[in-house]
Amino acid sequence: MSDRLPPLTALRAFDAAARHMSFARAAEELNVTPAALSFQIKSLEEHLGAPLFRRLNRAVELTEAGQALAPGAEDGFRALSVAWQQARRVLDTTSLTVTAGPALTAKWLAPRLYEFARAHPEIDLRLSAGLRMMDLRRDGVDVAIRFGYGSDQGLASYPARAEWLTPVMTPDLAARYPTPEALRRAPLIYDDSISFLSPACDWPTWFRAQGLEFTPGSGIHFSNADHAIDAACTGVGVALGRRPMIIKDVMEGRLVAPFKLAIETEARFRFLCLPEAEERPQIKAFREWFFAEIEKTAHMWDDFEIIPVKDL
Amino acid sequence: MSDRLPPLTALRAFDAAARHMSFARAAEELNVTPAALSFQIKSLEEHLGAPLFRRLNRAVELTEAGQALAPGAEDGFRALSVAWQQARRVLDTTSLTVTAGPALTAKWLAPRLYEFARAHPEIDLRLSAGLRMMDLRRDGVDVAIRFGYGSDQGLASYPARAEWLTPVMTPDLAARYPTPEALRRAPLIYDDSISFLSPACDWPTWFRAQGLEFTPGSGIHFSNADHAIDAACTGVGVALGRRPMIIKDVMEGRLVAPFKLAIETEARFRFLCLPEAEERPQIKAFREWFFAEIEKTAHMWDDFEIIPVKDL
DNA sequence: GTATCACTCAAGAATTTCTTGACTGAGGCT
DNA sequence: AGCCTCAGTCAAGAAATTCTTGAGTGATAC
Repeated sequence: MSDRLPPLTALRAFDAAARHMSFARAAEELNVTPAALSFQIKSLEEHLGAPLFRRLNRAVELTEAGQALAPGAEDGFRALSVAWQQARRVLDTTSLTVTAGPALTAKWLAPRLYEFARAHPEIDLRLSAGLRMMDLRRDGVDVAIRFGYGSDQGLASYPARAEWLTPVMTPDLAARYPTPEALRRAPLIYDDSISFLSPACDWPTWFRAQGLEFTPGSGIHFSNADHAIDAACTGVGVALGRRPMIIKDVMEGRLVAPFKLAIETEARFRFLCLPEAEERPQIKAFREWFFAEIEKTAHMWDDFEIIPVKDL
Repeated sequence: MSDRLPPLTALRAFDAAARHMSFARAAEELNVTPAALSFQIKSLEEHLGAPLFRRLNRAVELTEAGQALAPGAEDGFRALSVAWQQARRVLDTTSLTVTAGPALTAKWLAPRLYEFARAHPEIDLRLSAGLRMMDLRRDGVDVAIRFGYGSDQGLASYPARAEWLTPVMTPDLAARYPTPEALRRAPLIYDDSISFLSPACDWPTWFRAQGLEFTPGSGIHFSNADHAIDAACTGVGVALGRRPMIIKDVMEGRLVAPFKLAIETEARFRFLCLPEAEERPQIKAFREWFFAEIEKTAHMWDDFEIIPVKDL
């Protein structure tokens, strides 16, 4: 009748039995004989002072106390198991889990995965795309790449340079709208995923940088930046794209960035990891590769004039 | 280097050591000698294949692997401990935890607690007021009393009769506004906690039941029903109150319900508990007392005309 | 009416876990 | 500098636990 935790082996046996609703299968799971399992359950029941299972002759059934114990026990052991795997993952120098937004994943990371795999064949890289800010310590993620102003408390944070945006479109559309003035009449694509930026970094801002008035009319809106760029690739309109999102499509000729003017926000991508994990070999390798890869294409924008939005 | 869970005793030793950041204190917590604890940690490190603590001479410090393991381990053991307490609570026939909304708790349950304690001195009743729907199985609550239309899936549900509302006020105010027509000019108190009812069960509905037009003007709004009734008690206005909320104040003369007309909603209070706990002695006792207590005062409203809102 | 299935029991074996008591090495105190 | 204390470690043996074996039980299925 103790108030503290019962013997954990017994509790574990109960968890398995409750999950399988069978002592025999639970015993199999734990690699012990049914007799041992039966004994453990019995000892747990003795600790509690009441039966946890009702023994029907061909089956077992949880008593009320058993029903109260089972879900929490399962949660608890699952938590322990996850924690143990986390610890093991730290030791694993061959795998690396990276989380990034869907757009960066689709437009920048995924196309370069092959490159990285070739440069580091020993590392097994996994991508986890999602906007939810994951808890690096609890969710088993080694690296997060996030866009924004970012406070990044408690994390090692390597900021990339400030991000800027410039109009991109198919060569066809570029021919049809050769000047910024003409562009105002083009079908415009809006990327709502960066509407949180302040000061804003949108179409009116870009035209303002050109010294042109512009009031947004109708247009196509996308909640993901990669969808906006994809739409531009199909030629339905002109998108205002961030560097990493457009680089691939520009290099491969699907899109052009004919106006050599970009507006720059203070927001940027940051490479984040746990401070104690900064020097793990696979994280260090990925970090160095990541920033080198950015530098590789930096020259492409040498002839762009970049105007900070805060000056507009 | 096994992928499955390590010996749980060792994991438990690690958890204690990580929480205290001291082997000696962890050993004390677990009632073992420091040597035993040291041995357990060492065996866990052997399982993992790497050290979990860095031994500095006067202190210990978590390694990276240790930092990865510690928070999850703590969560896990906490979950197990909570689960075990749940199981023990089921066996405890002396205590009973009831959750109800703040209004019912304040206006109906709390004033009757003494009665219940006298009728069942062996039961230790605890109230937990809050709107959040608690998970009876996980939150250690035995009984929930909730108001609404209620689907109550997976729970044993004992509905009380449909609820109705009638105007209540101090005797002073009742003298000043003797007729329903006059009441329209009285300061009215609005209880926003029942604004979710559909069809609505508010002042315009009540006046409609009287055959009177009424458009709500200004008035005092409360988000809790008990605050609305309390306000009526101070004489600042007239409230439209549900039976359980007004009964005490009406019986004790602070409020009167001079108009013998009530509007009835389909919503009602339900007494909820886990199906497997229905017959636990303290739950059964409380349930029977609860419904008997409602019946006791039913005669008070014998002369009321009750009009379902769905007929209005 | 027999076979089978799922769990139980008891005794002894195997394994884990604990204690004792001596040991180590660093920091603090005189 | 020298000594003490503190926190953790080690090794051997003791204690406790957990497991297996092999027989047993009773209800259901065929």
